[in-house]
Order: sequence, then structure tokens, then C-alpha cells
Amino acid sequence: MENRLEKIKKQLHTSSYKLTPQREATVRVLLEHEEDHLSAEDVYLLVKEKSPEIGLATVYRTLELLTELKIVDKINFGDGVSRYDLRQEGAAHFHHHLVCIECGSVEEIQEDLLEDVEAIVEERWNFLVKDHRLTFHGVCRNCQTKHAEVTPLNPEKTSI
Amino acid sequence: MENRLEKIKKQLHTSSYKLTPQREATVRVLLEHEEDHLSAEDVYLLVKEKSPEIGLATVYRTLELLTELKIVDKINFGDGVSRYDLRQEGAAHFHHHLVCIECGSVEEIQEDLLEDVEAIVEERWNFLVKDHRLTFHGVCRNCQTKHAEVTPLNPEKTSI
DNA sequence: CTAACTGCAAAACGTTTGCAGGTGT
DNA sequence: ACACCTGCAAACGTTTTGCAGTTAG
Repeated sequence: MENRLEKIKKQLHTSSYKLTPQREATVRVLLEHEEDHLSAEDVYLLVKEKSPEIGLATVYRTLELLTELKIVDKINFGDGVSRYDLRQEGAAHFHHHLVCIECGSVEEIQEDLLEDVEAIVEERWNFLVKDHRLTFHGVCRNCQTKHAEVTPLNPEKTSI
Repeated sequence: MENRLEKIKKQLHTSSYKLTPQREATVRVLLEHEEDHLSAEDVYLLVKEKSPEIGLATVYRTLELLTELKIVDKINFGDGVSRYDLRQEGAAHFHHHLVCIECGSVEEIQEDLLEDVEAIVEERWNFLVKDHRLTFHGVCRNCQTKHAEVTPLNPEKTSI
């Protein structure tokens, strides 16, 4: 953890950005909530817990900076808010998401499942792929189980 | 075209929604601009050309309604605006997009390239896939050609 | 006839920006 | 020392909402 923080510090310095206490606090929050998909407001509130003097604008500016440096990825699940997701160390590609349409939970897929698809797109559409966003909407494991409790039939795929 | 409009009318009635002139005008605009990815404002301006008395709020309410009925899909390419995209007739799944990071053009892929990936997700993550969003960010055919303008190639088909 | 729908204007929302002052390198 | 950074509040652009009047079914 401290390790990753150090790395990020270096990345900032390399691009000649200063590491202010506010930026450090923000990065710490992101590291502590790597599983979550925090909105700027979420990050703000969490940072505020430890550094109450921080302003929302600073959080926005920091998140923008981190996005620019590809330390975090900015994502949008269709609700009105941008969410910020720490990149995996050394990940070439953005990871995928499984959004449950019933409970709203978000699961991450770190594996790159798109290699073949990207090859097809590059070849057939002549499009030079630099990044991707893939999100599946559906029913998560938990919510499927809940249904099965109500009507304990064999858990077949429900038709839409 | 009239055919598709009729179908949409029926879908509205089936769900006991009224077909007002404003809604019809909005749907017509969407049908006439199927290739584009219009924002609410875009739609509003286009509808206004033929029905100047329409209000922006009505357009928003209509687009929301059409989204709810799965007649259109609401998408977000990361700029601050929602865009609305007519579903293909009988399409089970949402189509994919190629967004050019240089010129901003958006190309559509109607083929479903995700069948295999979805099977993997369902099996390995136990996630019941209902829909997906897949967007590739990269460099389109045209912009690649521009780069190579030193060594002029034969002009390819223009996208968008 | 009346519940559903409309236009308008105001409000709400997330996000950005200008500025005067402060701070890390 | 000085460019970069901050907090605040005001400004922004998009989307939603309250309301009084209108209309499709």
C-alpha cells in the first residue's frame, strides 16, 4: 500500500506535479477503497473525514489530474455521476464491470476478455484500438439466489 | 420508415401511453437520424425545425419514456451529455461503438462480438447478463490516413 | 370527461472556474 | 522566490420538476 503510494508520488514528480497533503489524502482514500467505485462527492466526504479543511474543487482537480496521468480511470455507469477507479498496477487495459440491475452492486473483472474482439475490430473496421469500456448489465450472483429462494425451482436462465 | 413508426406507436399504446404530436415528431427525428448519436439538445433543435412550439422538457420526457420502453438506448461517451440511439429492429443486444479520440467521430458496430465473452462471464462469474455497453476508444480509419499523409494512400470510404 | 400530457420557468444537479491567498520544491 | 496549488463561492451546462393549462383516448 505504502509501496503504491510511493509509486504514485514518483509519477506525480516525474510529470512535475507537486505532492500536496490534499493530493496525498485523496490518493490514500482511493487506495483504501480500491474495490469501490467512488464518485467525486464520495471521495470528497471520505477525504474530509481525515482532512476536514479540503475543498470539493480540489478533489475534482486531483481526480482530473490522476485521470490524466492514467493512475485512475473515470467511468460512467449511466447514473448522472462520474466514478473514479484506480488502475491495476501495470494494467495495459481498463478492466470490465458487472453492474447488477437489481441491487446496484458493481463487480470488477480484471482479466482482459477482449483480445480477440479487439483484433477483429482492428482488422475488419480498420480502427486502431487504444482503450475500451465494457460493462455488463444483469443480475449478480446474490440477486439470482434471492429469486431462487422465492420460487425454489431449478435455476434456469430467466428470459428478459 | 412509416413501418417502424407504426410499430413504435403500437408499443406506446400497448403500454397505455398516448401518442401526442410532440412524441411523434421526436420519434421521426430519431428515425431520420439513426446514424447519428444525438443529445437531447440536438433532438430538441431538430424537432423544433418542424414543430417550433415544442419544449425542451417534453423532449427530455419523451426520450426518457422511449428509453424505458427500450425503443432507444441512452449512452454516454464521457463528455457531459447523454446521447440517444435507436435500437435496431429486433436487436436483442445493444450495438457497440468506435469513438475516435482525434476527430470525435462515432462509428457503430451492429454485429454482436460479445457472444463468447458473455458466455464466459455467465459461467465464470455467475452473472446473468441482460445487456452490455462496449465502446472502443482509438483512432479511426480517416485519422490514421491523415497521419500517413506523407505517403498518400488511396482514399478509403469515409466514416460518419 | 379526465388522466395523461404539455410548455414554461425555476430549481437541482454535478462539475468547472476565477480569484485572492497560501505552500511545496 | 515563484510557480503551482488551494478554498471558497459563483458560474456553468445539463437535466429535472412544479405548476397551470391543454389534449388524446
